[in-house]
Amino acid sequence: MTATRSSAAAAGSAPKRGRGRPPNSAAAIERRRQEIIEAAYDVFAEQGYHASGIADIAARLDIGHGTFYRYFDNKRDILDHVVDYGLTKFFTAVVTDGIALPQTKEEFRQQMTELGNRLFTGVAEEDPRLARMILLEASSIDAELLERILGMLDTVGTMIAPMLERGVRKGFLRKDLDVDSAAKALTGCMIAGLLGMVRRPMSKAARDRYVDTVVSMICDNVAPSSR
Amino acid sequence: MTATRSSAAAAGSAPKRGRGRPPNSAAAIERRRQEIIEAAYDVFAEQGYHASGIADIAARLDIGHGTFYRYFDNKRDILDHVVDYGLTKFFTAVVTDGIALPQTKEEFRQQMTELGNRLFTGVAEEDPRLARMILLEASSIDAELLERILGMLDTVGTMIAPMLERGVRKGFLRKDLDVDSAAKALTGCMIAGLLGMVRRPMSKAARDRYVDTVVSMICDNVAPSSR
Amino acid sequence: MTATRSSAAAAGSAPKRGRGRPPNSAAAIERRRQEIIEAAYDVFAEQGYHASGIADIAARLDIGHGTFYRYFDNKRDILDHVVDYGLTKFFTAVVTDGIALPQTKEEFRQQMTELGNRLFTGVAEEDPRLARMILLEASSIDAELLERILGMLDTVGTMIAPMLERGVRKGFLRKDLDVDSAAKALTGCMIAGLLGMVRRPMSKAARDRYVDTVVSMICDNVAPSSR
Amino acid sequence: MTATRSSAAAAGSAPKRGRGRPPNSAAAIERRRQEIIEAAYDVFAEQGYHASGIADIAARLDIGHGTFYRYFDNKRDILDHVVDYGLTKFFTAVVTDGIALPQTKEEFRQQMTELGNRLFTGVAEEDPRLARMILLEASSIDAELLERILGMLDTVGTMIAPMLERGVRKGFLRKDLDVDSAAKALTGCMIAGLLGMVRRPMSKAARDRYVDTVVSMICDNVAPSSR
DNA sequence: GATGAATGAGCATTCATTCAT
DNA sequence: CATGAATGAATGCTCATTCAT
Repeated sequence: MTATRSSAAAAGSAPKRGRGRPPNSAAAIERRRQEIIEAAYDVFAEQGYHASGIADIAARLDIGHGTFYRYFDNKRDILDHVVDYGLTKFFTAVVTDGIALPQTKEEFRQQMTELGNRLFTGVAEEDPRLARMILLEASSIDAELLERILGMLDTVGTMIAPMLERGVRKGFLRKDLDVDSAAKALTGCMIAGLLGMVRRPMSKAARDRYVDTVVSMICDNVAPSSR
Repeated sequence: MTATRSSAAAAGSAPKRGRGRPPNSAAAIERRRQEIIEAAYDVFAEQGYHASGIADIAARLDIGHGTFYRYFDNKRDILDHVVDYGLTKFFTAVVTDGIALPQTKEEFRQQMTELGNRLFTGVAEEDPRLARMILLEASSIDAELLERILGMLDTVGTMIAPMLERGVRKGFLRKDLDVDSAAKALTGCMIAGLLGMVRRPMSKAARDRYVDTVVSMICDNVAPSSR
Repeated sequence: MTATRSSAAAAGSAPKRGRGRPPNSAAAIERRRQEIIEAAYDVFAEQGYHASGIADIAARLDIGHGTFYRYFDNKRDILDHVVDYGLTKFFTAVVTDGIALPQTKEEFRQQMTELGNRLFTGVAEEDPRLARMILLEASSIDAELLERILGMLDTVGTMIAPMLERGVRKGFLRKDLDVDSAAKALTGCMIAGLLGMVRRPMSKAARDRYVDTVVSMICDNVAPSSR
Repeated sequence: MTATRSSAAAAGSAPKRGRGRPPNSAAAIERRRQEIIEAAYDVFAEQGYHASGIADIAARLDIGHGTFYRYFDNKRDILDHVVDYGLTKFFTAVVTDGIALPQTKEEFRQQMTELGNRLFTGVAEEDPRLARMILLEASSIDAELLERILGMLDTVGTMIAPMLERGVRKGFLRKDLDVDSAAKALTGCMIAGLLGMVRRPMSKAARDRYVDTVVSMICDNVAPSSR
């Protein structure tokens, strides 16, 4: 889902180099690109996109600011890549490859808890600026990026829904749960948790309590969905 | 909680220049200020803060843009007021004056539902741009405003918590509910709902389903919070 | 023929000013515009378009360079106006309102001579940079301006042709003169004369000799147009 | 007259490194230089000097743009060579080695006609961009190049004058013709013809008509030069 | 009070040129 | 020799803010 709107990249498909020596290996170029993305991420996270100049990014890497333009088309361009980078970080923290399908209610609960812990611990420990960068900064640049972030949030819901769906089918959750609403609510709980960490770090204990509470709100919800 | 960080005005004491030429009564001045705030709100909501110029705001009111500066110190200044204005809109939609304290579990549930309905319907019908303006736009201007928005979210939690607290005391909610975590989770559910409306309007039915689901997650949560 | 691709101008057609006092009179604005055009003309004539910065133009008038942009959209924009200005200068020098139609061969010759004198004397005395500005500088900016200048040269031919035409009809010129070719040739003679003055001023005597020679080439050309 | 303001090269003495590795023979170097000049000519003719980048020239030859600087000092430098190249093209089209001195008025006329035909046909068929490149583009770069182009035009006049001079002496042209003025006028006729071809190609018929008209203006001009 | 003309700090971007490989 | 990555001077343009009228 992190569409890679690359631009400066795409490399020359046809090497077609008659004379001379191969230029800086494609790998080196990619490395440099990555460095710039990370520097931009840092700068944007610290000062915000609008308050940051290309010069700031270049200065952080101690390169000429003209060099920036060898790797990215313009200021807006790199933001897409920074967002990619952030989203990758985010999803890497959460997604596990082999998620065993839970067979018991208890396993289901543990899996939800595990997911929550992974999420908050991952973001908290690796990069507390992430939430701010993605949720707040990126979403206010232009319509396209706003759409992208909101779409990503929906995607999160879309990933949660099937899990809940299965929970319902397996009888772990009440039969008449509105899965989509619940998925959206869980997404909201995630957002609230992440935003909380933007202000000040959240202790492990607090994180655990929060995750438990949220998990319980889903797993121990016994009533039919409404009157 | 909508601290009025006014600046140019502050109104303070009434000038009260006895007779003579009507001194552009303080009321008139306040009215003009309000007009500008609303125009700014519209402009910012449509194009975003950074993409908007003072000239855009002035043009919308058909006043000279120099006039703007007679009412507000600078661009950043009015943003505070716009946020005030937005927050007031927001809280006005939700808060009721006389909330009868619920005496039964059912009343409690109805009150929660009522609150949710009021919130989503109010925002959806009166101003769908509100969520974007407050949650996304304002939070990315500078540290101060970020702090303010996040603080506001905490405040929402702080307002929810006592209600839950009472629910616990009264036995409407399970005894060992972590009230603060639950309040934060509810705040997140609110955010998710509002953000959803930024992308596209939400039908009344969908809103009802969402509110019911969230209310149920709180009210029908029976398990002790965890191991 | 000096199409006025105005831009910043066009003024506000609808005054529609409720409050306040009338802004700087439209006349004052036009005067300032004109000042800028003349300053730009000077600067471009001295350093060439590409070597000139907006700052140079502004500095010459001792105004902030931001002011420039209140009157013209961008650097390219003003060039159109500078060219207009130059062309107006040019045609003003040459065109007379009441040109009595020559009735005798002698009158015809005198009229041609008069025209030539007016042209060269006018340009030589009023602004020797004119030829360079229009003929050389403007024509090398972009395709549009090139087209415009070449079109203008054709227009000159188009203005000369009817005069020759009449000369033929009246019997002042030989019957089988190719009027269009002759008009183009005369345009060329004009260009050569003007370009000559770019390098160094041309004495009155030299100008007279040149005009006489060219006029003679047309008026005393007796042969049938070809083999 | 095409002063070779070469710079990077100058070739000078043949390196003549006896045996050993073929030292990229001076000839090969010269060939490469020529390739670059021609590529630059094409690029400049298509986009204009200022709109062209060194990279464009290099790309056209599929060489690295750093290579450019091994053959020419800088962008301005190659322009001189491009102009040389263009002027050579131009004079090659016109100048014939053995111009038999005309012995009769008729021969004189034919020679003039021949010259005109050669000029216009040559330029029209070989390179219609030539006129634009030399006359318009090159003349607007800087004072030096302007001087050079204008000097070249004077040179053309200087080459024509002796022919006319002889025509006068031989009695082919009227005794009191102002040879210098006539030469300048002819130069102008040439310019007008060439500029005309910049806008749109000129048919063979039109060219013939034009040449005939101009030749006639010179050869059939019977009047004493002035009152 | 209202106005908008004037201002210039600030910044993104381009591209000729250099030089290590 | 060839190369292209790196560089930064140079510049067009925007827009918040001031202030004379």
